[in-house]
This record gives sequence, C-alpha cells and structure tokens, in this order.
Amino acid sequence: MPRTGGERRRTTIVEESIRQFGRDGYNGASLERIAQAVGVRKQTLLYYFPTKDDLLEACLAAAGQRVAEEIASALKGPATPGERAEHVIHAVYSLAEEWPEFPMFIREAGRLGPTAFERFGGFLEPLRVSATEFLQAGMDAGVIRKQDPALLLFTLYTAVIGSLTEASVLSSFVGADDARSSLKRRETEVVELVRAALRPPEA
Amino acid sequence: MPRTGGERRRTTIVEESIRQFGRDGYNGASLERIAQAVGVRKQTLLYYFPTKDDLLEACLAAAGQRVAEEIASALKGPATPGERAEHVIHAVYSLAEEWPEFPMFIREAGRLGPTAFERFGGFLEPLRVSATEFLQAGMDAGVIRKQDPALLLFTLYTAVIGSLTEASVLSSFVGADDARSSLKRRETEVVELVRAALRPPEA
DNA sequence: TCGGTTCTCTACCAACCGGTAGACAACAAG
DNA sequence: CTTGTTGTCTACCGGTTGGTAGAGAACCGA
Repeated sequence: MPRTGGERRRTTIVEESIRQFGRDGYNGASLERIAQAVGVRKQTLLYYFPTKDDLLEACLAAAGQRVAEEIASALKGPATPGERAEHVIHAVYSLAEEWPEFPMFIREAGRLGPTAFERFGGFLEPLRVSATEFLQAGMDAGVIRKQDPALLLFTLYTAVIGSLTEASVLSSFVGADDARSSLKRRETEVVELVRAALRPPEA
Repeated sequence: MPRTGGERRRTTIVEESIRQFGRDGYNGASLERIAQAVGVRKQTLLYYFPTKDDLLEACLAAAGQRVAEEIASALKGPATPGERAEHVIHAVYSLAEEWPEFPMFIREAGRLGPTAFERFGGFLEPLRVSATEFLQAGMDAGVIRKQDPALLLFTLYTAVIGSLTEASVLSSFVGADDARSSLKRRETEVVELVRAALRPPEA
C-alpha cells in the first residue's frame, strides 16, 4: 500500500534476506517471514524476485560487492605488508559489527555449494589473486614462511570467518560476555594468529 | 518388516541422521529421507525418537561421545607438548576422512545455538579444561606465546573446523582436487598454523 | 499356548512451504 | 481524462513437513 518505490524496496528486501538467510539458513528462512520483516506481503517479494533462488542470487551478489568494496578501501593508501593483512581483517570485523548476520550468511553461501559460493566470491576474485601474489612475493623475499600461498590464504580465510561465526562455541569456551568487547578481543586474537602464521620459522 | 532389533536400529538411525543433518542442515534434512536411507518408514523413526528434536539430541550426544573418545585416545601415551596438539588434530582429521559429514554436523550444532551445542560440547568439557590448563602451563613456562588461553583455544578450534568444513571455498581458492590428498594437505597446513600460533613471539 | 511387549507398518492430518492468477490502486505520459 | 506501467494486494494451489492414531506382525516369558 505505502508504495515505497522500486530500487529502494529491492535493497531493503535483499538486506533483510541476508539477515535471515544468515540467521536461519537458506532452508530455514521463509519468504513469508522475510516479507513480514520488511513490512510487505510475500507476493510483493515474489514480484521483485520471481523465485527464492533469484532472491538468494541477489543476496550473494550484494554481499560480494559489499565485501569487495570494503576490503578494497581498506587496502588504499601506503602500508607495510604486515599492516595490510591487519587492515583487511579490521574491515571484515567492522562489517560484522555493523551487520552481525553478515559472516553467517557468507558461511551459508559456502554451505550451499561451489556454484552458490562463486556467485559471492566472484566479486572477490581480483582481490584473491592479488593476495596470492602478495603472499608469494613475501615468500620469495623471505619475510613470509614458505608454502602453497593459495592453501595458506584458504586457512587464514577459514580462521577469520570461523572466529566470527562460531559464537555458540565461543560462549561455551569463554563464557558469554558483552558482544562488543568480545568481538574486539577476537579480532586482536585473530590478528595475532595471522601474524604468527605468516612469520617465517626462524625469525 | 525385517525387525532388525532395537539398539542396532537406533545407532543406524543416528549415524544416518548425523550424515544428513551435516550435509543438508537440520532444517534441510527431512525425516522421510533419513528413514528412506535407513531402509525403514518414517513412522518407525518416530517410534525411536518421538520428535525431530529428540533425534537431534541423540545425534549431538553420539557425536560428542565419539569425538571425546577419539581425542582422549589420541592423547594417550607420552608426548611432547608440540606433539600433543598435532595428535589431536590428526585424530579429528582421521574422523573426518572416515566420516566426511561429521565436521559439517559439528558446525551445524554450533549454528543451532548454545543450548544445542552444549549437548555436544558437554562431552568435551573435561578435555577443554585440561587443554586450557595445558596452554596456561606452557605460557607460564614460556614455551607458548602469552594470552588468554581460552580465547586461543577457541581460535584454534575454529581454524581446524573451518579448514574441514569450507570445502566450497577451498575449491574456489585452490581449484578442485582429489579429496583424499586435499584433506592431507589441509591437515599439514593446519598443523603448521597451530604450531606457529603457539610459538612465542621471539623464538 | 497364551498374553504382553517390541517393533514396523498403513492411513491420515494440520501447518507451512514456494509459487500462480489476477484484481486493483497509484502514477506518468499523451 | 484516458491509458499503460509499476507496485501491492487477496485468494488460492499442490507438495512437503513433522507428527498422530491405531492395526498388526514378531518375539518372549510363563
């Protein structure tokens, strides 16, 4: 009824969908509940996105673009190799603070299979390539411990996403504490982990 | 009709359920399909586990017991502190090789909230406590880098589970390769990561 | 042989799911 | 003021889901 207008609705729907896909999973989330949260009928949702899968694809693309943009801007300006990694992690953690369901949605994207994940990861492809080259160069220069750079990058990725998404495990391990400060502490811990992982065996 | 008998059916159902809960998620898996895979009618399933939630609890308990047992036996016998961590990781990876849906089920357990996760993690509680003490002792002795041992343990946990569960991401990062050798390579990579994470800053 | 327990089945059900059909209101352009 | 487009709605549908009711076969102890 309120007739909010086209593009605005679209992005509202996508944002809410990412939230619910992240929290409840793709199967667990229902169009009915998403529509209700947006303040609209389910059929209006289906007007913008003919199928649930179309909605998912839009979410994956939006998420991919947002992350790529955030990371790219974190890499602007001069920085030492060590600072670069730290800035990227900080960008991801800032995004997670502002939008808690975001990391869970990314993980869900991975769970839905390679095809779905690439719809998201495609936007990060250039960043992934340059990150790999960056690691390789660091290894050649002897400032990063030597191994398969792609596999190292994968391991670091999983460590960061894991520390963001395994909240239930965290509360079981260290007890429930204030979400804000907990996130900050996890970030510094992950930064230290990454730093340690990059350092060559005999410093 | 075949009347396989009580306890046997129970464990068969639980094992198959863990497989499907892991692969499709709790919401995505259906009693109908689980029953079909076991070779029985859905109502037989509901005879053993009155609700889907009861089935989940049984799965969580079974998984918890299995992991706890596997890790405990990996810790038997004398070993240097460094070897201990390695043995635990190897135990988890062996379990994952024999039962690929297992790590995904554990991750799903975490996703379902702290209550569900503790039904699984409860069995690991004594191991968690002794691991924390182990890390603390290592820090006091100066052979492990100093920080909150609980948080360090959490980070290591997420890194290991992540490297086991983010298969789609892996294939996108390093390309799809033979599952067996890929698992082995990921294990050695994670072992190196953990070793680096434990090493004190100035070795 | 008989009575009770254990196990598996057929037959349903209400609720919810994603999706279709189509009426109708708001708006912009002529 | 009309006409076509865009957006939102009501009404409905077939399929699937978790769950119930209850019949009946297999087994066991007395």
